[in-house]
Amino acid sequence: MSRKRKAESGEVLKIGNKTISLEGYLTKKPKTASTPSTSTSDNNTPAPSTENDTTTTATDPKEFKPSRPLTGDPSLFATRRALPLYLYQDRIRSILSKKDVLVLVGETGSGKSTQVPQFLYQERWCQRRRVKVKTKVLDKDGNEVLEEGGKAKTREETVNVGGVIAITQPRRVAATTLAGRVAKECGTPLDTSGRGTGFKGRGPKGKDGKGPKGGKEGEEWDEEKDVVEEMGKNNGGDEEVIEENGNEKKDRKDQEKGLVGYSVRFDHRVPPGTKIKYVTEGMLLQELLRDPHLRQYSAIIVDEIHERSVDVDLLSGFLKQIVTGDKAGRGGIPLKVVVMSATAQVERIKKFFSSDDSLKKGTSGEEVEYLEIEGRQFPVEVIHEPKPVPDIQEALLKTVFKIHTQEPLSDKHGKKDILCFLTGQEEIEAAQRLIEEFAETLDPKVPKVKVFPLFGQLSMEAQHEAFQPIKHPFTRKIVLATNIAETSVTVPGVRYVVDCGKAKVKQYRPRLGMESLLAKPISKSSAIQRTGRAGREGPGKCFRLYTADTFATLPKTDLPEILRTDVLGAVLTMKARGIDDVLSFPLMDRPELEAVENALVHLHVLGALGDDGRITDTGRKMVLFPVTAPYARVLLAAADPRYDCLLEAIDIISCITAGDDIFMQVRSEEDKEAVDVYRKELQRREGDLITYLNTMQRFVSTPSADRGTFCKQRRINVRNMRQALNIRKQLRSLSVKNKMLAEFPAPDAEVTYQPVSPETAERILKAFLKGFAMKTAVLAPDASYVTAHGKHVVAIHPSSSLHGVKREAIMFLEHVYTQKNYAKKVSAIQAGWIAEALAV
DNA sequence: GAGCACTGC
Repeated sequence: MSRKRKAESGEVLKIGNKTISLEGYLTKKPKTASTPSTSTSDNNTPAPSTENDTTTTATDPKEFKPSRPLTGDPSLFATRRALPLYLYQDRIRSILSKKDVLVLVGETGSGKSTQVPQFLYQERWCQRRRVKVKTKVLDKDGNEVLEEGGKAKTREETVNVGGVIAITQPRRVAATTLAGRVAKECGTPLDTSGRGTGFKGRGPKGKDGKGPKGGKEGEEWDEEKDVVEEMGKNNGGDEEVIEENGNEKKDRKDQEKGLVGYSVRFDHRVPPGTKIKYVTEGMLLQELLRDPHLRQYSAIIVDEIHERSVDVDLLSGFLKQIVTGDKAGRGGIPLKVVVMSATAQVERIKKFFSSDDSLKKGTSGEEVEYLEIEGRQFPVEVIHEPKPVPDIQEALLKTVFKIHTQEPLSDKHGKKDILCFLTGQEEIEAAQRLIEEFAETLDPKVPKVKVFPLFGQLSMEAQHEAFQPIKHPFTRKIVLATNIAETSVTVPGVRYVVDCGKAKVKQYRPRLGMESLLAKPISKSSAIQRTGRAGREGPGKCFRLYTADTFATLPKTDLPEILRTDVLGAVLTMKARGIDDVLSFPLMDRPELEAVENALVHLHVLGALGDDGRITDTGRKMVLFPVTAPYARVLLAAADPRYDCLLEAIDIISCITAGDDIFMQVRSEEDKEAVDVYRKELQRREGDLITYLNTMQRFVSTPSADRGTFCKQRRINVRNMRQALNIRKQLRSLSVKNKMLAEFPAPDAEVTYQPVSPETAERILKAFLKGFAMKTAVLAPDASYVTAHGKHVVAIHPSSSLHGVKREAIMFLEHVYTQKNYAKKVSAIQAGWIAEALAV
């Protein structure tokens, strides 16, 4: 509003205080389809093959006998047969009948995530068997009971091993939607009203996978339906033993009962007879805690391993131990592992899963089979900038309008929309303004443009808009997205990609004990992934706003998450699963020694590890809660009679761990004023934690019918609030189960709202200090806050209710370096409390 | 005065 921007006539464009030369761009003749002279073909992009080209693969599938007929829903046979993977089904079966590990590389669209488990579940090795195993006798605290000689006492048991295939996914939506699709292909749909699944209260996300994230705004609040209790009761169980000669009759029986299931947090559908189970990586890690040998499974398929989450790295370590170990815990029955990746950089993975992965010996990979399958990707022409661009916004504007004026709006494959990858919200909003204002200056004969921002903090509706086909004729859609469009969501209709070559990445700095969030150059593999987004529906073009030389200097792959984050959680995960020497645990990438040492010290401070470095009772209790170690420590402290504030701590932790901030940021000034009137009522002088508590308590004491309005007035993210309620209920259940709470609290309707007293607030903050004593700062004479640990200056983040306020000392739960060294989720404390919290 | 993206019996 304040600044009037307009396009000048001629070859120069003035927008705000920016002057952009348009020389060489935006030629008035849209039809000259000459490729820009700067165009280079990118040799590093995987040679995209056309639709029906199945002959140029590394291994010729023709040398094998014809594939077996497909089973399941015949109406889907044609689609499945057309998948590149179809020709490989016998080959995959044959490999796994001999070897235990298969590494499978398949581009997007090869069908690996849906087909591989269907190829395998009827194999002989995939049947459940009864075996005798020796198990260590444990006392009630989970410690080994020793015999007189000092050896661990064992006893013989008969157990079931195998029968189920698990497929891990990094994200919930992927697990649930894949399960739905495979169930349909198998003819045993998942959504049969949950009959026979044994679960009470199916969540509202029953038909998951709609939209980028579950939940939707304005839905009615019904507390009971939000939560699935008593999860995991029906996990394939021991209700049936399939003997060795499983025959067709039995297969039919399985189908009637449900062949496919999934298990993700808050949502489990594992019908009896499930043989194919889609799970999140975190869920399988959690199962490992109960069952270190994964006895329920004949095979684990690790999908999307190239994403290299911390969870998948840990999981790979445990799987390697099972595969290369003595298998005594499984009665000698091997566990088959199929590792699936979308990129061909798998040397490391192959070596890792061999029993000897030392790089010195050249023998690695012998036990590990490797198969590469081409995807179904249309060709994408890659165009680099001839020389480095000084201003990314300017380059983006020029490129977008070059595409828009020179390329057709659609072709026989459909719409030809533009997807731009930018680093963050700020950049996206600036680009949107530029594009929209410039579009107004275009000749009326040129098609219109409609710009859609797409980033995680946007409301569901706004995100949804970017996925809808554009209604107006003669208009091109331009989506300006963050990394969210690289892996998490797929925007349909995209045939042009504009890639700025950067992304914001979080990186943990062990020396500073804090993380940074800064824009950095992406990796080659990430650039290729972005390029691929242009070729999903037809041949496309990718414009990189950097030079071919710059591309050549990019790192091959992204730094795996385990090298970028605090390994506190990873170390506790290992310790809780019996890994005493975490430094020798097999990992594809090993964090710096300093990072591991810091984590060990931190865990010791939290009381999770004893002086001998072994996990303590406190540590074992902590891992039972699906929150990070410091939060788990807070829960234990809050349950201590000294602090006695468990329910309050749960309310706060639920709000904080529900995803992004439940308080959405308000964009316009007018909205902000209106929202602040309501938000002020929630705010407390003690700071953000007590404000969250107050918000949760006000929220749950609001009648269901009014909760939508409550959220709207305060700009509370409904999706995150719903998630917070789920977490709250889960944490309450676990507290009861772990005897930290005598009984499940009364329903919220029976509790009247009462503001937290200052005394209670003090107890709550002291309980939080038990987990966060290291994250405190004291007001210095120069009015800055200086951290107690490390003596760094921190500023209170503007999103905090204590922003601009000076108090004696603060505790903060998050610590991020962006523009400045920022403290987030801040509370006012007394300096004396810090030492008190560190004392036992 | 500012916010890449995921995720957990």
